Amino acid sequence: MVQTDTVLNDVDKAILRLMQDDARITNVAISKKLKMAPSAVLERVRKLEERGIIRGYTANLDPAALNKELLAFIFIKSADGFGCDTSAKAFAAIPEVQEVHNIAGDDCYLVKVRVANTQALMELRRKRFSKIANILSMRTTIVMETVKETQTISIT
Amino acid sequence: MVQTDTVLNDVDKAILRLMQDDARITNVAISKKLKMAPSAVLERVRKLEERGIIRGYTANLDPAALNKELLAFIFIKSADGFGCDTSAKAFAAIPEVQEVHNIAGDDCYLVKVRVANTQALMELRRKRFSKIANILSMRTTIVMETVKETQTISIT
DNA sequence: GGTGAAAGCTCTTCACA
DNA sequence: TGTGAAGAGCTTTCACC
Repeated sequence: MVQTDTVLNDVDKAILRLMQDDARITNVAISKKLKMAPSAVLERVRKLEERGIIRGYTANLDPAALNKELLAFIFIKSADGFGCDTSAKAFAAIPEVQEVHNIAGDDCYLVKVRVANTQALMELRRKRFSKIANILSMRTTIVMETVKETQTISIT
Repeated sequence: MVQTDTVLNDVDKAILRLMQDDARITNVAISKKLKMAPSAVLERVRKLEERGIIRGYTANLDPAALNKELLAFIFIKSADGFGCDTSAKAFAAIPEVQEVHNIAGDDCYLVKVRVANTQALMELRRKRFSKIANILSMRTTIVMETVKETQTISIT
């Protein structure tokens, strides 16, 4: 259940900032920073989770250590109609696919993939993408260096 | 200190999978799943952190709840020379910028930004990007719908 | 919504294997 | 590297405000 039409107050925002920065921060640490009781913080965190504002918690891993050093963006034109996500869902189901966006303009989809190397990228294209129906064309852009990569939202 | 030239064994990989999936999982829960003592798990997690394989832990927040509903990719051509990250670092310093990649091909940089709306995007372009030196051209692509958005690495 | 006390777990250290 | 025991510290509940 996601309620996004709800206003967050400053305490909620402070909690979100702290947890976005370090998801393993303890309740007690938050409560000390915010000068509240740990039980009050726990209550707010639970509500933020229930409301879908906190979607989950994840560890940020080094791609190189996991042999996933190649990042690429693939622009895909598809014959999917408006509001039809058939091929998008097929892309999303591939573990190496980190993002799938429906974009404005000529290309229909922008897909971000992370794999071991160029060979793995070619195999992914041949074995997975080429089998997805409705694809009209694909254009791949390889990332040479990543300067910043975060999902952090600036909380204002 | 980042040592990426080190081999991870199956226990390390299992820990990384669990923590990537839920960064707030307790040591005890990991130790039960892996049938180890909590102290042994703690030791491994610490080493994964020290080695830079675990870079940190973050909460995954709903952009809509934080009034950051517009996602855009900006392709930027810059006059930066090879190995010169001057403008890339300037992009990375902007809080609304989530990613900065140096890409192969015509465009030099691919920048991912998350803002409130089109007006905020225009302001960001006018007030922040336009003041960064070396920029030759900018092309903005707006995301209409995000089908998948994760940083999860498939651990094999 | 928030507080504070209490019980139950979890974390963390350390001696030992 | 891993285990198990022990103390410290954290989480969670609950009565009360």
